Amino acid sequence: MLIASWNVNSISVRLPHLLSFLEQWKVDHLGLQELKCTDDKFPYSQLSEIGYSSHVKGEKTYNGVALLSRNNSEQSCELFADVLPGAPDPQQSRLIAVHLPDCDLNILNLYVPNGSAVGSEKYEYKLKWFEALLSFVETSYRRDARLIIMGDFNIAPTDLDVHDPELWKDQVLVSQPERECFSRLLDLNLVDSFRALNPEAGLFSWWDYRQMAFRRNHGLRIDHILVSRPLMPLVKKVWIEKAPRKLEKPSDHAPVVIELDL
DNA sequence: ATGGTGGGTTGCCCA
Repeated sequence: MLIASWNVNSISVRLPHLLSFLEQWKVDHLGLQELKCTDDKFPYSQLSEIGYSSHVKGEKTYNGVALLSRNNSEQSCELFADVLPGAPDPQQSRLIAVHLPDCDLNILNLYVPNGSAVGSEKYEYKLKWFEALLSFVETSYRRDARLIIMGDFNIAPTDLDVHDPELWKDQVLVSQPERECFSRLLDLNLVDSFRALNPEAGLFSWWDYRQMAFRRNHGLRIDHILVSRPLMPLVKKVWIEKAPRKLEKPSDHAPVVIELDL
């Protein structure tokens, strides 16, 4: 089974890239972030034509998340949640969760607030939002559940995930309070699957559009696929698929993909 | 040196 997470930065602009990614990899489940569209503008029919059904939580202009599932897997995929209880502004579409009863798998797809700048109002919002996430995960899932939490976390967990740690020191996406949030989530019996299998430096999932950051590999690893410990023995491979980032008019994020024996 | 690029909506906000 292949599962992936991708911040597409506008699904309408990125639809051609999304369709070719799905045709190439035929992932079973794909979490999308930053749709930047309302539910009624979501491309249900184009995705259905290539065999995907979608659970969507859209929003006008900002945010927006979806979970796509391949139809021929013959597995049902039930919506579990699309609002984060206790979030500072529940109007913002940043979470969608499904349950797959046939393989007893839970998937939670997130778009964590960016935070703008350390000390800003948006930064405080991000930390509060993450507190609500921690409570939601703790109360919604047993510690021994088969759980995958993936998405754009807007947090680079360690300096290994930063192209220039000196330049980024104490900046947003990298600051200690944000990293503590991330590590408290891991404390709920979760593993950063990509890092567990890929210990080397220089591996990133996001590169700024500016100053040829991608060509120079000036990136951060802020998109993650966390798996609960019971799933770790089933993880075969985790990688960042850089090819879509090299296309014309790319998203600034690359997809992260996990292969599981499921 | 406080820039720059891209997306969405609108005369600016957000990443």
